[in-house]
Amino acid sequence: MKEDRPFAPTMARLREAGLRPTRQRLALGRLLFDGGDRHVTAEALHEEAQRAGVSVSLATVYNTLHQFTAASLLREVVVDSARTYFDTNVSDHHHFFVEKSGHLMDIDGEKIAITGLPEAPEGTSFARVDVIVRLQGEPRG
Amino acid sequence: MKEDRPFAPTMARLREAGLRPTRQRLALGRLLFDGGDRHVTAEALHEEAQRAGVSVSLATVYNTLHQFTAASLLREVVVDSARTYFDTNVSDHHHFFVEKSGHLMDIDGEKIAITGLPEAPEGTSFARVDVIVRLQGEPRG
DNA sequence: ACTCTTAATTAGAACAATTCTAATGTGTTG
DNA sequence: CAACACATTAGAATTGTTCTAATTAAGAGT
Ligand SMILES: [Mn+2]
Ligand SMILES: [Mn+2]
Ligand SMILES: [Zn+2]
Ligand SMILES: [Zn+2]
Repeated sequence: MKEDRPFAPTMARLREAGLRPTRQRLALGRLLFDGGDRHVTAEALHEEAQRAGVSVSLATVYNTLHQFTAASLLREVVVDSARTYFDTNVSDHHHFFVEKSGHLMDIDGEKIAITGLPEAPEGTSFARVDVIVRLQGEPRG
Repeated sequence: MKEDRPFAPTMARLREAGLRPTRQRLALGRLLFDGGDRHVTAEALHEEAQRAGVSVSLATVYNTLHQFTAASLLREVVVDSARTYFDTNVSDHHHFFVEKSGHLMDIDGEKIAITGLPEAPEGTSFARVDVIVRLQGEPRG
């Protein structure tokens, strides 16, 4: 009955990314990556960690989210000029954004096609194309 | 040689929107709407007003931008979680965003077609679809 | 295990964008 | 030209985020 079993995958992820598997990074990594895809804010993840009994400072939550993003374990989603969302789904995809509640939902990147995009202006190239479908009302269920 | 001539269109716009044509709103309206479409931040518009010799507080710039937005004279563009952009082009369109410089460029809404969008989840409806093409590098010219 | 080095964590201060408050000023209407 | 409602303002407050500088912990070498 090894209790450290659930740490192993996160441990591996961190090692692969060249990040030391510290207590804080392991705990945050488990919260982020165990279970399905998630969209979190720093503040929300910090509260979640506290509730889970993990003592980690808000500064470390920010540091960790940015390091994970730099390591492509996360990506940022910009939908609201008031807060930054981090997304555990790093595959090519887009988003529904429920403006009222602040909830994000994935839209598979392969399901959507965008035609008629102008070429990138001279001297530039596409870094990414983001589609944000803003929703009014609240999803049932 | 009427010097108040350039104020007239903004004056009309404000009246139509049910906003009192105050000195500040007229001045900001002229800066925003005389000349082509623009994408501005509150801070940038405030500085521009100062440079133009218009004395207006930053609080009023924020108030005015929000009132203009509520009146559909402007719309907000969310591309950067650090600052809010206001857009004088309220027609249906999308954006190039030059990440390095923070510049926005319009993409005509009719040029782009998006296919394969899932239906809005039950209880919700589309408020808007935003396409943001993030550019790396800097446009020449 | 102990030590050394370097990286990570932290509390709290600092910061930047934005909003709020409450006092003053101005546009409009009668 | 009141009187009232609305607008503007300075400055304080708030929020999300980053920075600083001190402490702690991880990994490597012994
Ligand atoms: Mn917002
Ligand atoms: Mn902020
Ligand atoms: Zn996502
Ligand atoms: Zn635009």
